[in-house]
Amino acid sequence: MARWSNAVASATELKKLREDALYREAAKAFRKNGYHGTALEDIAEGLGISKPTLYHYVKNKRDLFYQCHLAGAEQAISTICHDTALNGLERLRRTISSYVQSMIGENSYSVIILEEKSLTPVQLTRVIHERDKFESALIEMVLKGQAEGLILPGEARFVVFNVLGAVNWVTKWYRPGGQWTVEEVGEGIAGFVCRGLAAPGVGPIQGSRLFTPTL
Amino acid sequence: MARWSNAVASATELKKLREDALYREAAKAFRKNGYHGTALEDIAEGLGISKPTLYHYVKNKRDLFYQCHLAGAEQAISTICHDTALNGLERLRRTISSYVQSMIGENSYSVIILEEKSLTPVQLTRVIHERDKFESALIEMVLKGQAEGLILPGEARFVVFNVLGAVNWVTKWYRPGGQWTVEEVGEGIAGFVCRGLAAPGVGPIQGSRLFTPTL
DNA sequence: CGAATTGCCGACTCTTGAGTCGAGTGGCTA
DNA sequence: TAGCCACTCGACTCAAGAGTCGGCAATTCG
Repeated sequence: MARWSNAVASATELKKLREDALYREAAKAFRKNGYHGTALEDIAEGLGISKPTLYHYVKNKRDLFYQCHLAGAEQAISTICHDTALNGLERLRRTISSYVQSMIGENSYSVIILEEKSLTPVQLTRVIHERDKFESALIEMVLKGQAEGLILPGEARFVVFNVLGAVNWVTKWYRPGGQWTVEEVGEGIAGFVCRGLAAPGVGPIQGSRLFTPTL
Repeated sequence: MARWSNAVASATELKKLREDALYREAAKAFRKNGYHGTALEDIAEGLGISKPTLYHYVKNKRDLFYQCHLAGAEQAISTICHDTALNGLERLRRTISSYVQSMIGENSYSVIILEEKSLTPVQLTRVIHERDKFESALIEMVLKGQAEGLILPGEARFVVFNVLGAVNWVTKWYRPGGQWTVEEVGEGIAGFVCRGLAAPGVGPIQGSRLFTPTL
């Protein structure tokens, strides 16, 4: 097993790179087995190091989990589409598509489907706060879309929950290297949810080969 | 704490009733904290009994988890709409709505968002098999809807994954006793996903106060 | 009435896994 | 050469929790 999954490079920021590799590996393990189901020894092994070595980089298991959540939230936020020239619906569509792609892509920190109550109250508050930034952005897009008459009326919060469900679920079934590419999946899901939202009369919405191949 | 959550009743089938209460309680705990995050002592406490007593009804933790999965799958299957007079899309809508309602209702056995790899290979195979019955039914409805021109073309399997995501996610955010009733949520989600599937020209699809209140 | 069956639990064992300790290595700087 | 520092790990401690054991009620049945 290659140490640090060959993520090492040069000099000073080496530590940063290691930490990133560590978080990715940890997130992968947590995603797969849950917080309690993941042994730090497994993560260490995945990186080709020993458990005590892991503890040179990490305060404790809980904190590692916390960092993964933060990294995941940050990654989510980075996928928000800020192109204000676009209408709410299209901005939502693009955001969803790139969010999905980042979640199932090579270096995902996403750790969403998990026992948040394993965090301390303070940590949990912070995580929720960060995640709210993403959710709020989505809610705003929905409200804008509704104001523009492109999205059907209804509780924006409820709508976003539905969207996030379809979206977050992807980590449960997507298998890299299969028949479906990351792009196809991202565009397909984004198209699906936006069609679920769109008011009648809104023209066809972009999908992918997997869903609505012909328009 | 009332023993057995007051689920006891009369004579012989008493045991059956106790087992049901037990599975419900266990499913609730697993759903909340995951397999590894749930201590059998917690479940016992929730029922007002002790851990050794629990072992009079249960082979071991893994098996309890397994039974919950089976019960959940059975419950899911029981929500399938068999009214063959209806078209595929409407049948899908009704199934989704009642599936959601059963998941967030009082006695849910659903345990879906979880570390299935905690099961033995044999158990897992069985669970997947049972769950497939439900998924296959959904896939069939999608195919029928597509054949009828009511559902957009695309990979039925992919479509169903999307639908199940929006649907299963509900256990993550729904809080009983809040502003939203079980019916509203079920109908709202069902409307959302079916609209996401529907071909252009299909008339308005039923939703609820939470989404598409005015049609 | 007594004995068997069922439901129940206090108090144990034993395994797993989080987290620590102290010692060893190798590179860098003076 | 000496000394420091980042990095590493083998071998530990310790707590939590799965599962067991042996015994105590209470109800049922002969």
